[in-house]
Amino acid sequence: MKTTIAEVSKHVGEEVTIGAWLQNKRSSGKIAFLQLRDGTGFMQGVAVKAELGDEKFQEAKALTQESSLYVTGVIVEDTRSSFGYEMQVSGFEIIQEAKDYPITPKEHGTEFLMDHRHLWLRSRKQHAVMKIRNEIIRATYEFFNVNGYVKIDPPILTGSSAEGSTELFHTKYFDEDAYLSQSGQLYMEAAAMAFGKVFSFGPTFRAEKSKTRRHLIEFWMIEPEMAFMNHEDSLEVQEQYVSHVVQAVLDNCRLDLEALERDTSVLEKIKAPFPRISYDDAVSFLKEKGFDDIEWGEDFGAPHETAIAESYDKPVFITNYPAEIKAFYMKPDPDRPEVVLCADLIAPEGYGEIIGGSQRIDDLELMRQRYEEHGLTGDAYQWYLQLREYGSVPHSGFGLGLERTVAWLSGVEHVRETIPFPRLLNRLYP
RNA sequence: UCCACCGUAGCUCAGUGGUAGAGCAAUCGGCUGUUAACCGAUCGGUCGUAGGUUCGAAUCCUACCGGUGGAGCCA
Repeated sequence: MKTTIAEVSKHVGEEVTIGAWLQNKRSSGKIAFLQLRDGTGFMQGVAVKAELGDEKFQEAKALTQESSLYVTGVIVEDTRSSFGYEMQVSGFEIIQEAKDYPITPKEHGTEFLMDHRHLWLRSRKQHAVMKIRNEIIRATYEFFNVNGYVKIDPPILTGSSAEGSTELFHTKYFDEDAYLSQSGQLYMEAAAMAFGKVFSFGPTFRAEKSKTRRHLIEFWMIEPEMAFMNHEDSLEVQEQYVSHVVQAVLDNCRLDLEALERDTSVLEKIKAPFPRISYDDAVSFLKEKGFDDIEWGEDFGAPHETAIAESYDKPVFITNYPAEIKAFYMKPDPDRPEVVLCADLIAPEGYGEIIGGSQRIDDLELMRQRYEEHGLTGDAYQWYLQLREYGSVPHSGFGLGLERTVAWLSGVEHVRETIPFPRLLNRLYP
């Protein structure tokens, strides 16, 4: 019967057929080890000359890397691999013979691997990272569905920008100008006024010439928005959400974390509540640490964030930044209007900011004023201002960067490995 | 955009003024428990491009192109 590698534990002692690719092989005069992968998993097949016969054994020894096969054999338990099972091959049929597969078993450089991303995705570690990405997405839907959120899809083509700061991708929309979305937030605020608690999951685009391990031109964000929730309520949602996702990955991606040699003991500690440090205290902390390149009122750079995060073994919220350096829609602290009710969540181990969130301004006049201070005039924002006109309520929301979260949980160095086909400063291919 | 470093065989790299090298891959052979298997042999080159210095340049100089890491900006 036909099955998959993910299902073989249900077929111990039975003869099954699996459609697979040959990832690698090792052979001697009378035995050959076939490293098989079928998309659902990775397993070894053992081909013995005495059982296959001379002719078929010679054919097995001549199999090339990434040839596609139907392999038949009996599944046996095998304690020598972490997978726990292997197949005693009784026969196989070649579907297609692959010649000169470019990604050989030895090491390769970044440029070569990125040029062959469509093939690189087949390798064990890349497969593991994508499975972890998938689990984070699954656990995200689970968390928000269980907690009564409605999934809402904001548009990708927009006539205006959410924050007015970052560089947008420009395109034509018939006779008008349009931009690719850099955030769905403003639309999610509208959705929260209609559905209470909502979340979005979709791609965002930023035409910035960023060239670091934490930046992609096209990346995916999860953006929840909650009516009747203040900043503190939002922080609790954030820490519970992140804890839920981490636990789901630990529970459901054991083999993938193992393949990536991820130290899971540091992930086991990620449980709510998370520590909080105010912007004020963070500036003092950095000065004590010897940073002389930061003054109150300036934004933190990557080295500052890392220095702060290093003091904790959980993600840390940096709260209440100066209003000057944050987006126009963030609500000022009533007791201290020079700072806003916001927080960035900084992941441990130098993975940087994974969440940015805030309570939003709900007062029409203040919003209008902020709006003009930022020079954001025009019709495009009229609908956004109108949300404050008809039953405005306190509300908060945040955005989590999926790829940075995948990088953190997987333990990979660079976000380009956390998305199937990364769009980078100099890369639109494959 | 700025700073630093790198472009040599299909891949990863060594060679720093005097005959172009290794490992892996590929091809052939050997090996019954391999884990990037191992052992022997064979095959493999416009040294990123253009100009310059020199008796002689992969090697030194200039420009350009491409890449890697970092900064700023951000998730």
